[in-house]
Amino acid sequence: MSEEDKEFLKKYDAEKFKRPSVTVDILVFTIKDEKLKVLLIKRGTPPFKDKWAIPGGFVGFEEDLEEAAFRELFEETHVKGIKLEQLHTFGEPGRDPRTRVITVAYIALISSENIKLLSRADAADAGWFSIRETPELAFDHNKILGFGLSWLRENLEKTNISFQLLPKYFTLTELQNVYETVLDKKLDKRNFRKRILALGIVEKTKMNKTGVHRPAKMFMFKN
Amino acid sequence: MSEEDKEFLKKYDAEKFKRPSVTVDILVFTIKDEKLKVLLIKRGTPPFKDKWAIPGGFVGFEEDLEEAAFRELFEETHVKGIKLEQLHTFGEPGRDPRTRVITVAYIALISSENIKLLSRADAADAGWFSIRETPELAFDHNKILGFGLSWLRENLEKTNISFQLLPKYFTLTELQNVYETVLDKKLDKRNFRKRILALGIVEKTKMNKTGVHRPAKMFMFKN
DNA sequence: TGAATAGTGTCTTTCAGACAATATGCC
DNA sequence: GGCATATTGTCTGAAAGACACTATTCA
Repeated sequence: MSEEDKEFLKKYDAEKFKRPSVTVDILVFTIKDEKLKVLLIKRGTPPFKDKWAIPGGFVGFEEDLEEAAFRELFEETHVKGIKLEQLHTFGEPGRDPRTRVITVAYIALISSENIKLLSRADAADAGWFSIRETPELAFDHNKILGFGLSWLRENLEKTNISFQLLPKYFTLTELQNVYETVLDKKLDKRNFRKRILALGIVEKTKMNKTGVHRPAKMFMFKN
Repeated sequence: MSEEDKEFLKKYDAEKFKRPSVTVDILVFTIKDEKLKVLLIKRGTPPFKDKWAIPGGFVGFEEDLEEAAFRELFEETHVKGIKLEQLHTFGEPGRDPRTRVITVAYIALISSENIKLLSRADAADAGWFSIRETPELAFDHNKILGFGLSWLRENLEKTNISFQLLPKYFTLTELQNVYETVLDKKLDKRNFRKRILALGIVEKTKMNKTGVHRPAKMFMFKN
């Protein structure tokens, strides 16, 4: 950095202009009862008090965007160490009645088994909603949800996110159920297995899934 | 909106928290001299004075993100009415030495024929750079440029953006040249035409491109 | 042995890619 | 007629999709 730059920065006043606020919102999807569900929280404070909303919150002044998303996600679900994907940034003036708020939306998929939902200060309640039965949401969150759903369906096969919906070891039938649930259509068992195995993204383990009937071989995601 | 919400909003103080600044940056690509080029401006003010950068600027408090991107694009190139795609939002603390700046990056493709480059107050100079010969850029703009290039190559065939690099009427050879330039590889003429026509995104016009030799049929983008 | 789920192979269709000869207009 | 560019079809290999039967375990 030049001397001139240093001199300039000393005098720089970041407060000179009126600035928007920045938030992150996180679309958290899971599969429960063979349905694709999204995590929503009931707002405990105005604006939109008592309306359901996508979890999220303000980005700290020194906090990275993704870091903020991880923090919010952890505060809501106590889930850590999963992959987040940045979806889109929504910044239409008027989308938040308080002030100008620009929100960076993220998407997360988590297996439902190890989630403990937590309430938090400004969320009187939280819950999973089937994506066909979501209520009217606060702000422009219906739009964000629709955006996220499209993204999810388009990118399910292109990325590795589907594995986040499953435990470490899983059967191919379980993986197929994830695909069928997210895509909301039936897939042919033989073609599905052929394709997944051809992709080379899973490897067979020595474990079996013991159940009432013929045990299934368990696979794990090849890292 | 509830009475309680209205009451709340009256008392809401948006200045309570220290907030990041928000900018838009626009990657403007064109094809000139059969090369893919990106528009860069030379910074006229600190920080990074005299360094090359992607055009962009602060988002107005009441200004939509895309609107801000259009405004900046117009100020730099006097180009209007084209399609912008939101690319990604970069918000790492420290990416701007002045203060915390979160930038929403957009991508635009324009045909080089009707561009008048304009200088502006904080850009001492502006110019087109072959993407193989870009200088070291200000801020994290090299990263943004790389991100945009990957996006462009991945999405050239999935979106309609390629048509923005061409005039309204064009020959299939011209379209193929765009593809070859962006993807940086040769394509087979017969396969290319077969694929484009199968997509059904162009329609034949009655015009011919008259040149020195056999005239080519002109096409237009099917809206 | 019956119920329930796991696991497997072939044929057909479709799409991408390699490949070269003819057509047209201008000089 | 020569030159430069436009235009067109076939073959091959790979991948996706339709389709049905056998295998294994447990009750």
